Amino acid sequence: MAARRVMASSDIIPPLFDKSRKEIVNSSTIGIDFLGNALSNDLIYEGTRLKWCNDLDSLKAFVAEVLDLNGKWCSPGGGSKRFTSSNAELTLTWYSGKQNTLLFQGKDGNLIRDGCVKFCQTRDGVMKSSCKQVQALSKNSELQRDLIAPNILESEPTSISRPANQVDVASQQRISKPQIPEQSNYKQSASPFAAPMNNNNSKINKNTLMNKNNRNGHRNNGHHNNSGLNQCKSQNVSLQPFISVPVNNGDPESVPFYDTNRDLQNKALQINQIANMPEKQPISDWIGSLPLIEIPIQAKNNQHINRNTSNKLPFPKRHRTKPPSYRTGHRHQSLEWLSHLDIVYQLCKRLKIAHLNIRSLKSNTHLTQLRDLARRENFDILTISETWLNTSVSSAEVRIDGYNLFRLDRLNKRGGGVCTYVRKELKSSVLKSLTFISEENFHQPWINVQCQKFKSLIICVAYRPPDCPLHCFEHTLKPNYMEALVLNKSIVILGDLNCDGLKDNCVEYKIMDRFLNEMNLTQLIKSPTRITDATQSLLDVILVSSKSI
DNA sequence: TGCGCTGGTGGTGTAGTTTC
DNA sequence: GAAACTACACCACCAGCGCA
Repeated sequence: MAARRVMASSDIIPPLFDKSRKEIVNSSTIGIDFLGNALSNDLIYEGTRLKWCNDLDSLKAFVAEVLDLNGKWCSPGGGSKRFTSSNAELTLTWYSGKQNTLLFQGKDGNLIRDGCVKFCQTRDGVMKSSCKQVQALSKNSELQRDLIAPNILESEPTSISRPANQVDVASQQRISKPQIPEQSNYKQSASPFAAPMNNNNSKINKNTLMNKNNRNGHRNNGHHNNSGLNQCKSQNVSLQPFISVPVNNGDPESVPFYDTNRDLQNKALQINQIANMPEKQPISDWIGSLPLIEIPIQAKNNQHINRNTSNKLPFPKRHRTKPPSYRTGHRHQSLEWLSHLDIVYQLCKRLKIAHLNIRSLKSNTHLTQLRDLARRENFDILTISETWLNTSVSSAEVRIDGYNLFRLDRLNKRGGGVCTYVRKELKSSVLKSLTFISEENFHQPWINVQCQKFKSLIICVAYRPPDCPLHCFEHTLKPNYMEALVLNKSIVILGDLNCDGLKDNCVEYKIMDRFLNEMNLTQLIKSPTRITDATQSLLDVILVSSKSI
């Protein structure tokens, strides 16, 4: 693995948000700075349209290198490619084909578009001017032998490693310098947007080579074809610049509690923290390391469901020709299908609480049905395990109107994750000192729920992955439970412990049972939570500290 | 522990629809 | 009519789960 350079603040702070850079964007000198980058020669301003006249790889390189934007590329279809920036309010759409139209949208998109237009106009003006002057100069026989005029003046925008107007510095110095005095700026910085580059533009070479390799290699699909993202990774640019905070898994107190309402106030601090991360620290320790996010839910209409992606079908449309078999024995069924099996709930004397192993909240179908379920059953608290959420999914996307959401995402690998929906009328807060994911991936967010009418209680959503060692009961859950007991409140632990409560002779059951007895916890669920033709199991549990609950 | 199965994810291209 | 946009089918990869 290549050594990673020390993170610098320039990696984190989006250039477009920087005031000084905005001024540069607005200045007319932008084009001159761009001239240093041969990639930008593919950018054309024709009529009222910006166009990109090369392939997608070069456009990606342009966006990453010249515009210095981080983000995600997707292919919405119709030959179009869309880039959504993560460090600017920008969406870029490229319609490849006859027109090669390049569409900038968003606040920063308009700004960048203006800059690109100015660049094109400036570049074309300079090139015209250069043409005339060199034509005149070329009449001078003394100079003719030193010139490689065609390379300069009709510069095919194909030279990646060498700027179009610096084809041969030694031989062209006499000509290019007087005509383009700003050219010297390029030697210091290729672009006002771009990360610092060395003099021979090696960064561009590296990316170009990588892109070529992509083209020549076998077809990249899915996770391997996001070259924009890969480029970011390869260049050690933070993918989640605003939400990355170092995490100390060993110390629960150090788990950051994150309130997105205070994002802006905390950004500078976080940026400094990231910038100071030691070079050798594993990337997983700091990229997107925000295990806990609290979002005050704002009631808005659900805009994440496609207009044609209604919930009429019991399974995602994409599979309608090959629907997921509602075969028995598998846990991937829709919520409707499993609503009578997978949902374990206890109608307490005061609060209606439910737990659900959802196996992906990313699925629109699951999410829609979960919302329907919450609305229909009117739960006060709804706990979810196996959300499979990560930092790519915002809390707003998985909100349920009327509920506050507390989520604890697994970050070091896919899957896992738990979250809790608490009715807004209930005052709820996270017990930060108890909430964390252990090294063995045992999840346990602890939430205090209070209500004037109801007796307050503590909710814990426990999720033990199948590969999580059984000693986590003793080493991970027990200490936190003991600490929660000190608060002298009723405690409810809901979740998927992956211990079959029906197999009282297996070791998992014995260990869990011993833990329950020792902690004086009562398991309320007695009937199987998953039933197939061949098997029955009781994996989802509700444990209470007091039988009076 | 390894294998097979499965759904999620995100890529591609095609075709249809809407907008200007 | 072209551009812009959307929906869809198909494909490959990945990770989790069940099972032998």
